[in-house]
Amino acid sequence: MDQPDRRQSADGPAGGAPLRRRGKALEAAIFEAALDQLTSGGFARMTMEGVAGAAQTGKAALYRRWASKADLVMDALVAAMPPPTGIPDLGSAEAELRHVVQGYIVVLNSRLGAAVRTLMGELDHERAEFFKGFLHERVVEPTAAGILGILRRGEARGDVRKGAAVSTVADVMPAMLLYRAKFCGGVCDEEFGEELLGQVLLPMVRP
Amino acid sequence: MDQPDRRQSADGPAGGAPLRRRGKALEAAIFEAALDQLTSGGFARMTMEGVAGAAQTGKAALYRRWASKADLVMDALVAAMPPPTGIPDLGSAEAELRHVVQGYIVVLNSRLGAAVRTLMGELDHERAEFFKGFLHERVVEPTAAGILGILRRGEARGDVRKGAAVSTVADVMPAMLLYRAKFCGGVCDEEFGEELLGQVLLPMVRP
DNA sequence: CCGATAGTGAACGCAACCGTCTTTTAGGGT
DNA sequence: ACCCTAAAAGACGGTTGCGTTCACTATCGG
Repeated sequence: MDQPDRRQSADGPAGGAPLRRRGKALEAAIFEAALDQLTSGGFARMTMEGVAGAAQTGKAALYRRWASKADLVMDALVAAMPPPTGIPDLGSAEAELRHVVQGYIVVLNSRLGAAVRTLMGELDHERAEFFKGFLHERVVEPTAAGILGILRRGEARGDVRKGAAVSTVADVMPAMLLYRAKFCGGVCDEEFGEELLGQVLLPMVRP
Repeated sequence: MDQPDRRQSADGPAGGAPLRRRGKALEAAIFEAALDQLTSGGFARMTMEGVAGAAQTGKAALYRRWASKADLVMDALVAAMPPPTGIPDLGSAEAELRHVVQGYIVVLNSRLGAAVRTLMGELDHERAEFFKGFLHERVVEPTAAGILGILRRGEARGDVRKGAAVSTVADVMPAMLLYRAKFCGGVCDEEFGEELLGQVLLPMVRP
């Protein structure tokens, strides 16, 4: 149904070519533009005009697909999210926690992560209701579930203290990373991940 | 114009009270109204008209005092904040941490706490720059410093593990409370404080 | 080759709300 | 008592950006 031969190829971003995409190709460009705008300026500064302009299309194409700005943002995030991946048994809680922490940090520093962070930090009362369930279900919940799995496995294995496999403990990692990202200049590199692991997570769960 | 009976023309529950305040009294009423609006509807829904109306005054009185909505909010928060109180030596790190956690929870559930939480969760890119320094200096920094003091004292006393007196560890408590308040329905009661203490903070710092 | 479908681009209406300004009135200093 | 300043109340203009609509045109299926 779609020809790989696209006229937009490479001879100039704004070369004046007609560039009329349809269906999935256009939708992908719109998502791209929406994530860019969301990442760089936040939800408030992202405008439908801006997205349409950056995607080289018009607002009508947007409103034919989504009823509102919020709907567009949600779909753009969903489309960019990889399916949650299970954590394999790596033999020790330390290795598994390290795996999750470093993976989380990578995601947090990706463009998707920046968009999600921006969005989370910018929800007024009405948007909050709209996005909170989504964020909880797609971001918070899977993370906590994964860590809880690690803790249970470690409890059975013996390298996690008995009784530590509870949601309060599982929440520490995401809470720390988001707190850091939000209030301390956003420096969430691998080094911080190691410190978090060594100073907080491992001491907290050791038997 | 010859009839002096224009005291209060509308639904005023004030009922013939001294409707025309000045100076400090008026300012206090404005702060009150601003905090109310901020708490109930968030920063976006708080409007200058709304604050003026709730304070039974006009916008002119607001703009004579503050250059913008953001300035008003900041002053209202500063005026409502109690001076930071030092943590006394209670003999054990557990007692001192419990003291801080429960104190933090009380503040978080007060009207001031609700206003601060709302504000933190709703900062678009331009406001963020404006408020971030303020929040860090007045909220995040003092809290971390207080906990760091507890950790150092405990380290010297021997009931806190060596090397735990670092900011990453000190940040765990506020990070957890804010994460909870923001993403998990806002249930931050004393019971949760005890669980946080027993499952996270004490295991993390025990020698 | 042709008609249906969908994208383009721009104009418009509309609502919210900021910040200014004006008019009338009350308090309080002197 | 008098006058000056500040307050109350609201009208006003300006900006922003959402969401709609319209005329036109490229692309695709048949």
